[in-house]
Amino acid sequence: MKHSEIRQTIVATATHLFYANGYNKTGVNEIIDKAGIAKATLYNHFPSKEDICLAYLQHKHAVFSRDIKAYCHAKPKGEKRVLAIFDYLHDFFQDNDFNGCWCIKTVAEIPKDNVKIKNEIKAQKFAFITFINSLIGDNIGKSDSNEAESLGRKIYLLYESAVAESHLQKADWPIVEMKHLCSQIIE
Amino acid sequence: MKHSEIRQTIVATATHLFYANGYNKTGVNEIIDKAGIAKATLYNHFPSKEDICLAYLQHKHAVFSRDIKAYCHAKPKGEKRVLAIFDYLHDFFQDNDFNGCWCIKTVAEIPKDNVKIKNEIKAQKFAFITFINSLIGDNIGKSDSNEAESLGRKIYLLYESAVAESHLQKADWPIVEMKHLCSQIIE
DNA sequence: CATTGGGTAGACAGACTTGTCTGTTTTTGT
DNA sequence: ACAAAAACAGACAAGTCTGTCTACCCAATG
Repeated sequence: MKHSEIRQTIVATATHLFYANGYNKTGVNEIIDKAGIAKATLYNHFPSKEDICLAYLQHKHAVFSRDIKAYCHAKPKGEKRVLAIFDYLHDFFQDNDFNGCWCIKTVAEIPKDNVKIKNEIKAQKFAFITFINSLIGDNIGKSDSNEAESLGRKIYLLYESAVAESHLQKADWPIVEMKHLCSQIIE
Repeated sequence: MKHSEIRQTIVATATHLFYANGYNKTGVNEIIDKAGIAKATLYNHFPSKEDICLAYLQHKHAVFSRDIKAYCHAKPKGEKRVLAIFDYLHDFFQDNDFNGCWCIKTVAEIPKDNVKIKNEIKAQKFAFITFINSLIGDNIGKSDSNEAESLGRKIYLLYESAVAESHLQKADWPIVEMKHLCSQIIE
């Protein structure tokens, strides 16, 4: 296997295991077994397990970012394009892989003083809020920029709630309710 | 120390440690050290660490339930009494002990097949939704019961989002935004 | 007064963890 | 084709964890 392919394999394997079973419950031995590589190879690509965690978070975010943007862009311009984030979530929820928000999950597992991981997560959330703000700017007429920013924060919070609670409750009503509420506040 | 006092000490110590540092990061050795008891004593009161976790969740819920009910009841009847749940959260947020939702944190740490813990958490969330529904019933005139139930679910979701995100962002704007949105939907 | 239940301290088993290191083999670039 | 880089398997170190067990002690109770 090529050098770059191995890195990709490690990240893909670790991503699947971390997201499905948790960071602490997944040992490096399990990662190398499932990835079919030697332990020295893993530590040749990543200095520590923590760095694999970082790569996992970045990978998750990259895929999510790309997919939700494409999904929204395929919808008709206007309110529908904003509400599409909940439709995307609904599809994601029906995936067998759905396991809630990887950021929340990871924060719950790492020590409180791990700034490296926490900064990555903060950056991801900030990027998502920025994306929502761009959706609002492009699709909803809001003259007041303060009001638009507040709306962006609200929609972000509705979305996060829908993710966490649909996972916790193992039901889609949180997504349905939050999409409905979102449609009310953007009209 | 009396038998019941020891149990109380164990639960109080474990509650503090689990909530502050996480379930997996807290070992039974740390619990017995901080509680000032012997290991055999701990295992004389609880068959396993998992059972301590259960007692921790129940203790957290009991205190939260009692306090938020008292807090809301002290407010004037009407919309204010419903919105008070966000004021309560704002006070809780300013506590040094605030560390987000213990249910979400715990779910992220236990194995997926642990139904004992998951059932406790489901029961807690159901009890909280029931409490919100009673707040709505007593303080907001809603003739349509379907509409009232949907409102209850929405307010629950807003609250959960405010808890999780104020913790993640280490800021109170999620609480402010969600209270504001709540006031909009109950008018 | 003796028995006994339940406290103490802490050794121990056994199974995990991350990360290092040795030595061999395969792949890669020039 | 040859040299160097990087893959492989897996032993090993040093530490973590939960849960059990022994041995001792004290206080309450029949």
